[in-house]
Amino acid sequence: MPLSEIKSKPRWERRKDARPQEVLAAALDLFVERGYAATRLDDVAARAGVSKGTLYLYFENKEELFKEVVRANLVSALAEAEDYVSHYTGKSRDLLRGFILRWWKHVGETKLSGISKLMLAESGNFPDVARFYHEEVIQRSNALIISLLERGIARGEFRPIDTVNANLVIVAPVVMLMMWKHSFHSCRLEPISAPDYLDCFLDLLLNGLQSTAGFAPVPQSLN
Amino acid sequence: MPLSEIKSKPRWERRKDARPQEVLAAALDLFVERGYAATRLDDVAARAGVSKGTLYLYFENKEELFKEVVRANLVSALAEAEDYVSHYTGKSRDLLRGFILRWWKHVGETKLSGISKLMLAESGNFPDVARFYHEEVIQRSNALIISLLERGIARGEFRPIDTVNANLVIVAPVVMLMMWKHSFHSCRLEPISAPDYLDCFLDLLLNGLQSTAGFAPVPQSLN
DNA sequence: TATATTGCTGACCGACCGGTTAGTAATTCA
DNA sequence: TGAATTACTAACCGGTCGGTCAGCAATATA
Repeated sequence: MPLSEIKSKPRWERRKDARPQEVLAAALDLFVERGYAATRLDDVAARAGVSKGTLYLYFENKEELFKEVVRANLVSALAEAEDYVSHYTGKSRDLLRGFILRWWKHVGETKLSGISKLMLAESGNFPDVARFYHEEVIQRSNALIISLLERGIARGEFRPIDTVNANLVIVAPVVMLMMWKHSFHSCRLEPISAPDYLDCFLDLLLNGLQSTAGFAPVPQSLN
Repeated sequence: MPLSEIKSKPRWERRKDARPQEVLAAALDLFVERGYAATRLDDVAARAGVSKGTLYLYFENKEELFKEVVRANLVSALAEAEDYVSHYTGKSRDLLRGFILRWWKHVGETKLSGISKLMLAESGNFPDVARFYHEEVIQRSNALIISLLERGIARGEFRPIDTVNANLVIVAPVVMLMMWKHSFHSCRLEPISAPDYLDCFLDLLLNGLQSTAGFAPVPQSLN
């Protein structure tokens, strides 16, 4: 036994309860930093302060580890958002603005935005993970936003529009902002200002949605 | 010499002139299908009908091959778009609509959308490629759209807005549509209808941009 | 302190992939 | 036709990474 161990810390400790959380935290960091395929389990283990073998005591394989990261973070955040919308009582335009700003605050400006980016980026190469994410996150959030738009239309606050496509159009600038946050960071001289960007977006959007414009509607055909 | 070769085709031919184009075409296909990192040069070679070694006779390495794919496709398309905008003489709203529909037709609904998706997805892991793409494609297209918006504002056709952020907000739904085309294709039951989506987007956007709304402007602050 | 239990390690495996190169065969030219 | 040229092939190399497992050392138990 080396001298250094006699009175100092042992080379490792048994910490069965703490390991999974620490591994999940390390995995979240690295998945966000590098993406799914490019994240090496050796690195996850090192960041969590364990050896690679230990990962396999707590998680079946890379894919299951990733799913747990999603469940522990995004799925729970989505549940809160559903709660927020269903209990809102004010004007629909304020609900929409509040929803988007909350979304940015809770996901966009945290590490979680990296998971959204990752899935959009790599879902094609990992169909099983894609299916899981699509069912657990995307479909639920789409349904939530569509219901929000329908509320606005039903109350006469929004113009009657194609809610399914409007959902996608509305989501796009927020998702893109999350993507940009994780792309070209080595090139962009001045990073995008999220508040200014969202300000500009909400201005255009709410102006475009309002049902009370005292102006002939813009022709909607593609020609 | 095997009997089969005596009077039939030789096992391979020398086709120095045709190879680069064929390799570029195969590389475009596979980069779009699988992304940059996940594309194997063995597969590119096989699809081009050559062996891997041949790739290295015409291209320095994987990165240079990719850059050539971008130059031969996206950069040339961008030059045409610049030409279209600078020679347009009609109303700005028609120019903006025409620009976006053209963009979708020439890039969005072709394989090229896959390259845009790829760069957004993987730029973080390949900073050299990212820098190249940012300079050759992104900066140029941003400048083009900003000039288009400034034209509309200068002529009193668009509300005066923050053109730098508006550029990003406007680009986002189109880029997202390109991304979706290449993500979750194994999950989505009914694929997004690009015409309907763009219809909905242009309706919201042009309604939001118009300078002639006979209605008090929506407050633009975040509070 | 002796023994049993088990959380954890780290060396290892096999498949994969970008890039290299010795050698071969298609073509050209004398 | 034979020699010279070169486009091309295919085997190979070194490094990487997800996943495995025999064994060890930290703790529990008595």
